[in-house]
Amino acid sequence: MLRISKITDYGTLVLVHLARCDDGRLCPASDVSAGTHIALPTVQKVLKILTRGGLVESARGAGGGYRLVRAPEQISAAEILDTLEGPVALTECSHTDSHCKLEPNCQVGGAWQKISQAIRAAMNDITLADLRTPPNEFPLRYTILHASGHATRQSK
Amino acid sequence: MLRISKITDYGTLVLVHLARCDDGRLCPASDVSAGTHIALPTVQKVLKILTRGGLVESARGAGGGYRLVRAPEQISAAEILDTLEGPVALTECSHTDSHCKLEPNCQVGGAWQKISQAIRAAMNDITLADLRTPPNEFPLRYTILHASGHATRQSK
DNA sequence: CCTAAATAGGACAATTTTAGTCCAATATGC
DNA sequence: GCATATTGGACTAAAATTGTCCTATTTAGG
Repeated sequence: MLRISKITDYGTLVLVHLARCDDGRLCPASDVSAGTHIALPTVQKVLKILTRGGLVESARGAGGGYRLVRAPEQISAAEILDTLEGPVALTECSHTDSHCKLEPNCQVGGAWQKISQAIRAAMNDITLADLRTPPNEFPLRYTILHASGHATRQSK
Repeated sequence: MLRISKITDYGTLVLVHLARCDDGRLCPASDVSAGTHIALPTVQKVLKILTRGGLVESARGAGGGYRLVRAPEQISAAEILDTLEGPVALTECSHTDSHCKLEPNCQVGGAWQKISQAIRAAMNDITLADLRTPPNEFPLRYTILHASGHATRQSK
């Protein structure tokens, strides 16, 4: 549930790479591709999005490349997701009032908001610096967003 | 970002309806459809999923219908999402090791886990009883999962 | 036993979203 | 001028989502 798109997944890898090889130097997309093993066209796409989103800055032409605009400690997971996934609403009725017009008694919307805020609060506390934490610190292998008590069946 | 599917959205409306008209009585799908203004075939689909997921119980035949298996206070948002969205991983490398095999230095996986746990913790604290809370309690109109500081541009 | 009321299970097509690549334009350094 | 890079957007193929429908099964009641 609540899965993120591949672009977002790639984006974090790219950001982590920039955070590592960043001494204030510019890092061309080809470098990022080599470092992350993500295909170059995809890296280019991701970097464009990150640049437009204001998380990295770019320099064109020979010797150009990309660089983080801020220290990794000052880039939150919330920002990263906002930039890469876009400001998509959690529920449908947030931007179209479609069936909620038919159901004025819909008392659910407010609660989704509650959930949203809780999620956002959690993501504001995590920074890009945390994202490059060695995996050893997190023993579990799967990132499945699933309660421990339920039967965990892989999709597909 | 992190949007939920329509099925999940419908599902919560259906569950809230069941929570309301539930005196231990069985509620046929047609009733739920009428009460929520969601098309009957869709309601049927949702109820089937909820039944298989163990959140509601059903009785077939004339006089049959659906009923919550537990009190609304004892059904968490996490369970609801698990049932309706399915146990989908937050990141791709959680169930296929595709590009993570190419990148043993991928130090991101652990952090997604951290985020996942934070999100899950937030959703464990919210129950179906909270979901039917009157909207007045939550003044904001939009459920956009988006930080306050950024430019909020509607998708599409 | 027969009929009407219901759920169970799954098939299905249409729509939408996502993924990944590629191309033409622009900018920069040497 | 030329090689190096980013910029912006177009584009197609694949995948997921949506919503509906059909058939089988079950149950209550006369």
